[in-house]
Amino acid sequence: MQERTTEHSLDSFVHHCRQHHLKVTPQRMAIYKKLIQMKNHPSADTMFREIRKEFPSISFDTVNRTLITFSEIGLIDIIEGLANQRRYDPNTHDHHHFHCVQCGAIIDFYDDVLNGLEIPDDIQKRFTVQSTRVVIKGLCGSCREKT
Amino acid sequence: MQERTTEHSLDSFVHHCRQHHLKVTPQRMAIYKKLIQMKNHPSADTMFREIRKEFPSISFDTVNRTLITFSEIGLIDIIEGLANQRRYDPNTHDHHHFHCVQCGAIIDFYDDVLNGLEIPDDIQKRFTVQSTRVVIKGLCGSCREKT
DNA sequence: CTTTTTGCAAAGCGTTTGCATTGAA
DNA sequence: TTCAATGCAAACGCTTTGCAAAAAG
Repeated sequence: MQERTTEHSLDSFVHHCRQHHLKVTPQRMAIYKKLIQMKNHPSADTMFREIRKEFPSISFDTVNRTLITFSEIGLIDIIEGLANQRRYDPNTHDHHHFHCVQCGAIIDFYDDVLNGLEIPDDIQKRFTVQSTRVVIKGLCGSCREKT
Repeated sequence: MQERTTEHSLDSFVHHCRQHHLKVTPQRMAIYKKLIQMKNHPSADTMFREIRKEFPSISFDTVNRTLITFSEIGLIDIIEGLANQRRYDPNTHDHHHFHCVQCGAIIDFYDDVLNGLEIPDDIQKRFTVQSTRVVIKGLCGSCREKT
């Protein structure tokens, strides 16, 4: 499942770029190629260190901006993390989150079915589970109106 | 449900502090009191601005460290956000995340049942949904062994 | 040729640290 | 009276910005 994707992905990568009027530069190729090999949700800095091994002249800045660009055209995802900027939640009841990708709002919602979600056995064995939450991403009411 | 909690929570807050050998200072009281009123997952900076209105001599630093302390004793939660430090995900297949609260690792997992989760009607109406993900928090294998 | 993109350097923003002072227990 | 908590200031890490040079289409 992983093997067959690399070459194919490079094709579709070029396609994707063209569709969004992005120029296909060696830097972008290198970044994308490395990215799809990474199995651990790298930060910009991690990517930079990796890519520099094969592309010593590349700048951190290009890596960083390219990743942002890629996520803007939906080629990759920015994933939820626990790091900076931290946000705190005093709500200790079981609840779930809606994230607005536009304005960054995080909105609580409640749902009994989602509260009772079954965690895969696999996960229970490998890890010590402390909490489970459903995170939905999209546009909140006011951001939807603005488009 | 919200009304009846405030007074009660202040009691249990003091309790919670004593249990963890934390001194009950005016600053901590003010921070906790404000925090449970906030409905929007504030950042440290947001909290600082709010609390300063009623407690002008408080420092940002105290607010920031107090929030960290509160989350360490489980009084509040640090929630997943999309901000700094950003991490990127080239995996565009349907998948879910396990977050290690100790080392910050984010581990993919796959589960067909979770993929097919039903989103509450309420949410579908209020927002434009782009993606749904289950986020499980806990300790990963290697962090569990270290304790 | 035109328009992006790159690389660099500086600035910005949020968090963390060390230390002397203050205050809760 | 003791030890934790506070406030301050400096340091740190990651991200963002502006601009001139380079390169893709």
